[in-house]
Amino acid sequence: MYAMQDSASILEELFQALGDRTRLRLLNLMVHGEVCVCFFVEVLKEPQPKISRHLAYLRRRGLVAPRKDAKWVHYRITPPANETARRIFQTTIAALSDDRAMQNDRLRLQRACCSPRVPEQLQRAPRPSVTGV
Amino acid sequence: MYAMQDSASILEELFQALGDRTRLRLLNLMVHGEVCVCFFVEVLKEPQPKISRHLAYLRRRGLVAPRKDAKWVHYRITPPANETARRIFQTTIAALSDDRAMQNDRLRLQRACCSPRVPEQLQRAPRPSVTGV
DNA sequence: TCTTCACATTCGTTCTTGCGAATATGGATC
DNA sequence: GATCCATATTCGCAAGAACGAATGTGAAGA
Repeated sequence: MYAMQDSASILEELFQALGDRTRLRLLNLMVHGEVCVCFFVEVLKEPQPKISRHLAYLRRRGLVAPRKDAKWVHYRITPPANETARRIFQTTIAALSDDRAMQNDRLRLQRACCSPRVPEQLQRAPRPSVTGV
Repeated sequence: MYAMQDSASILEELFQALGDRTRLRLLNLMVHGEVCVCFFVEVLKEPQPKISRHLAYLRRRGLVAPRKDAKWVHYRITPPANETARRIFQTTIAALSDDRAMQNDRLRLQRACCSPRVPEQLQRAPRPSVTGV
């Protein structure tokens, strides 16, 4: 992590981070701005520790950043500093728009926030922002 | 491998393939055209089965293709069919040009083929071609 | 046909990754 | 301060990836 300078290592690390479906799904949900952890859990229908671990993975590699808000934590995308890595990262995020399953995830996020029938345990959860990226 | 349609899975698989230094080094050596396996072994100074296994990995994912030539096998890059995957793949290959260690690898490949003092066990090995990519 | 050479594959082990289950942390509320 | 809630972390395990060593394969040459 510290002695990482050469672009090959930067790319290798990026690819390892992106080579996991759960992490791609998480990034996909943040494409329009920051999202509260509780929505990830709700939308992806995965156990909370699993979500949290994958977010920690992305966070350690600098691809996302948290913002604490009382009891909640919002995550947002923070593209890599390296130019090539950033290009690849952005291309990837953009490409997920075309994927059916990813569209479905984003739709469910929208419903979880904005539908008239928000799931009970999310009634008081903070909504995703639409600023950013 | 067979039931792989959606672009997210295609990308996930690509990232897994590229998230390994040895495989990046192999691809880097093929940037100017096909290369004989014996040169990979000589240039990367890695055990032959290791080289062969990583080539098999790339081959199974369709990123390289072999051409048999008597006792020798030449590998060349075969970019992904999916448009986004191909863009990312090409961007990656191109970016390796800037990396010191990768430049060094390519230089050693050049020397192994073309220097007046070719290593003894490569005296009769077929030279890399410069066609392709 | 026997050997040699280039490459591929198999085997058993080690290292890593991802997981569910349980537990810790820390802010908010009573 | 006791409790609740959202999130993070730890633990032990299971699946997978990468490895070295040994072996298999198939073409070329003696």
